[in-house]
Amino acid sequence: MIDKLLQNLNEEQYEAVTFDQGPLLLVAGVGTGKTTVITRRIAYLIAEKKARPAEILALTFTEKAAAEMEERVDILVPYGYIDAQISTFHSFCDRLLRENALLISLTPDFRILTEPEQVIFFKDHLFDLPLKSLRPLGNPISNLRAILTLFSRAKDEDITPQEYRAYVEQLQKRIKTDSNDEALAAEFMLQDELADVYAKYQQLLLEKGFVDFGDLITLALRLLRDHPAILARYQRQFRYILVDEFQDTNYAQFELLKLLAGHHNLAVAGDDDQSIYKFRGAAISNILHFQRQFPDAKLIVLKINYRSTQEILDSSYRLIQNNNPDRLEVRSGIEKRLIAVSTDVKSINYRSFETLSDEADFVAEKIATIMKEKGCSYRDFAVLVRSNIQADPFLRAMNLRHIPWRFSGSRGLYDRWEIQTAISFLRLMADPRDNLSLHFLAGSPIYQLESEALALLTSYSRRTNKTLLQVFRIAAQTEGFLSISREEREKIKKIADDISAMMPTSRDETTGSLLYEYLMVRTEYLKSLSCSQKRDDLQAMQNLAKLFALIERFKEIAKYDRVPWFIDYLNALIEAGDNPAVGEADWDEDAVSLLTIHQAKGLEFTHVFLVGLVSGRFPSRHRRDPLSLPDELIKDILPTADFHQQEERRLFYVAMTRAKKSLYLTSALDYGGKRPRKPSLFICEAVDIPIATIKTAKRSPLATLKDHQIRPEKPLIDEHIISEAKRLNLSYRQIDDYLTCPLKYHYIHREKIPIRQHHTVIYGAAIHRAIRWYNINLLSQRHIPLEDLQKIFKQNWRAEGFLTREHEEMRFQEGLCALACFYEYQGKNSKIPHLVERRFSVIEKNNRIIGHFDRIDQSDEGGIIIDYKTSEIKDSAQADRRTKESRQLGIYALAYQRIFNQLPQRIELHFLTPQIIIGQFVPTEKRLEQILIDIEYVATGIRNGQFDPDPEYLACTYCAYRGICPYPYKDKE
DNA sequence: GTGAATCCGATTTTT
DNA sequence: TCGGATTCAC
Repeated sequence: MIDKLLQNLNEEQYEAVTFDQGPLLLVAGVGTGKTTVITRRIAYLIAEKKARPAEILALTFTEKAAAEMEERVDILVPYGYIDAQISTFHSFCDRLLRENALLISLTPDFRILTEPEQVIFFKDHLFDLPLKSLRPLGNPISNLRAILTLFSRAKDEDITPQEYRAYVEQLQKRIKTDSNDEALAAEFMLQDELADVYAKYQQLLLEKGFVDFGDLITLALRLLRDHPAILARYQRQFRYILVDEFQDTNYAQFELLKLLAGHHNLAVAGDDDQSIYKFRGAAISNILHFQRQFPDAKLIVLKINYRSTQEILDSSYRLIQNNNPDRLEVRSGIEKRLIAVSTDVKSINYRSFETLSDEADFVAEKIATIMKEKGCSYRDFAVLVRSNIQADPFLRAMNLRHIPWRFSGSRGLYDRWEIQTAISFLRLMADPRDNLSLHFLAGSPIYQLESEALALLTSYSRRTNKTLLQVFRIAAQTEGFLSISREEREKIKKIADDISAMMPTSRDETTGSLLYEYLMVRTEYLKSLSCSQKRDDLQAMQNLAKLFALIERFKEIAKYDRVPWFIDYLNALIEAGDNPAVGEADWDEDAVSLLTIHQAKGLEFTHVFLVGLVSGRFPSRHRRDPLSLPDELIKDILPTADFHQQEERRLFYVAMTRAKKSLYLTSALDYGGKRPRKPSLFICEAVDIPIATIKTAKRSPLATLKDHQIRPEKPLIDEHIISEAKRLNLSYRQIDDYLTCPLKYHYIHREKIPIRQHHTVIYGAAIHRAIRWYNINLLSQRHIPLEDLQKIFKQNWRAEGFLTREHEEMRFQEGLCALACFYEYQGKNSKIPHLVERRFSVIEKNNRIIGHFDRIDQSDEGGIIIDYKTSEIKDSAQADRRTKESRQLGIYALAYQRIFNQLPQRIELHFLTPQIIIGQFVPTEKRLEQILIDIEYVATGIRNGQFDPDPEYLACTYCAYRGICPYPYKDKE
């Protein structure tokens, strides 16, 4: 049996498998059979009776890798079972903690919070945490994710709240010696706040019996450090420890390994050139400095590659050497140039294209050709992208040629229409007044109510102040109601009946059974999906299955599983930014894989296409975390050179080495942006092409054309429509909403679907009223006391939409304070306004632009248009910028120009935050021209009934109609 | 050659 | 919204 274990091993592999005692660093390049070595080593240790299975601990990162390793060991070791511990770091620590929870005053039934649950937890305790500047009352949750990411990174680095606090005290000392350093002072304020919040957050977690993923590691560390007897016990138990993908370990994980492996029987396997998880804490220094930690470590290098051609190996090697000297080869003085077993030649091609669609066409075309010539299967192909968003054009090109593909990258489960349909139904069950959801449900594929009938009902509901559901019920019973056709009325009746029939069930049944009853029995929707052969329908089925799984998870933690509470839970998840991946149609089907490089790690394909290789995309632009750990706290040894570029280069290395036989590198000049793109630096590094021969781009004809195109093609105005809709009234709001997204405009201004008021709107309105009243009095030179001003504010206050009672109270106080600041400022600058709260209306090419000025002051050089804002602002530079870019003030300036026949002297935004920060801008003719173009674009679009979705960047994320928008969530590329 | 204005384009993911 | 890269103005 031992012979079998040692069969077909090369010299180095043999050495690693049979290596006896002490620390071992197995440097295993790509495709050198690393996992084979680890699994055979485990089997060998058992077979040779060097260790009992229970004495072996093997650690990996993902459940998938652990399961695979376990399976391979199972096959090698002919016992019915083995009790070697093969698991992920986290599940190992989980077990450690549950066995010894009480020792570190942790409840043994602690629950692990997933990321969205962490966000929910943080939000629930938002006002219990000592947050100050990081919790602006206008948007208290704005920094939440950044803070949690920071804490998670802190745990990667094994930084306790106490250590964080100690660091802040260091900072404070430094301030005392150098009291003029403003940046340092600001840094101290921020870090001081973070240290407090960190400590309190950990305390709250502990109190409630929660831990997060990072805690699993750090708490396990604490357990072992504080309890030598426990540590000794585990050291005795795990006589052999093996770690896979060692380059992905973080600082804390290595600390854990060092403790456990007190006896030095620690074998780690990895490849520094494949370290691509820096952003989640991986410390490449662990592998680079392993020998520093274990000077007597045996070093074995696997160099024989069983995957790729020599050309691919040589090219990727050329590339990766640009990371020197931050590489193991240099640091440890070893040689790890890979040697191919394959004798194939000519395997790398680089192609550059004019446009992205040419590039995508080429890839699809090439796949088709190779398929024909070589007779392989689709699953032999992979298209690798740097980021998920780049996948789209390639998927479309493959669709055109009927090439099957699978792409697992897509998030956005909640934005799928089948999920929205199901959720709309549940929301309606939880609240029959939820017009938005009924509106969506009626238009969904289940009922397919025509949009005209739906619009009529919606408008009737608004006019009569009845809920949409009430109106549906009336319409169902009244023949000829609103002249709706008989056919549509049947649909309406069906909807009303279904809802009425499901209501009692929703009281008595759990969320899962209610939804099942509705989708399966009542509407037979699930049935129709499962009978369908269409790919989309099958996927819809999978997605719904995912929703049911989510409902299951809720059932586990909820005290009482009924729809309204599930809706609360779901809302919290969505608000926390949770949006799981959509389901896969079928994993077994023969299809081309489209993957991000991160997802492709560890996989191999005969033919690989590495696409989108232009600077800015790959290497991607470096972006810092919004809150990052202070360098002084980072225990990982920071490298010397441009770290981001090194990491991207390793990523490129990983990508190249996925290919067995052929590798295509492609790029294009035109990716839809205005400027042509330069080919990636990595292409030159990998392939021996002199830079000069790569076309460094004159502008492509398309790009040049696009420069002259200010907006997407202007639709021609239909004569008939223009005569009918003679004059268009446009307010600033309408213009802004249309530009944000035409469909949003449609929802707000045409369908007038009401939405719940946001707390910032309530706050802003109350402040505005108070200030308006003040200004009106000022205009007639009446001075009023501050108390009266604040009284107006109070009268206009409504307790709606605030996160908690506490939030509302703090915000209310902030409002009073803001008004006091305003009052004081006015006292000092006792200018009498020229006019206050004046409505205007100007005609511009058959469009009537309407609005009102908050206030205009008169100076010697002209008018000053003033508008008041309550949004957050950093400093006056940002305020100036906002003023300059303000579409609203631009429109006001235009109106001013038309009314007074001259430009205003300047425009001002007064931000009450609550101190007063004033942004100023002097409007120019050029700015007015831009505004006119915008107005014209909006007017034309509205006249032509053009309401297809076209969201501005990030518009969907904040859109109140996101839950009902039938178009998949997508921000403008 | 340098500072200011303007213009683009917008990650990766596991436990 | 935000920051960097490019272009513009001098």
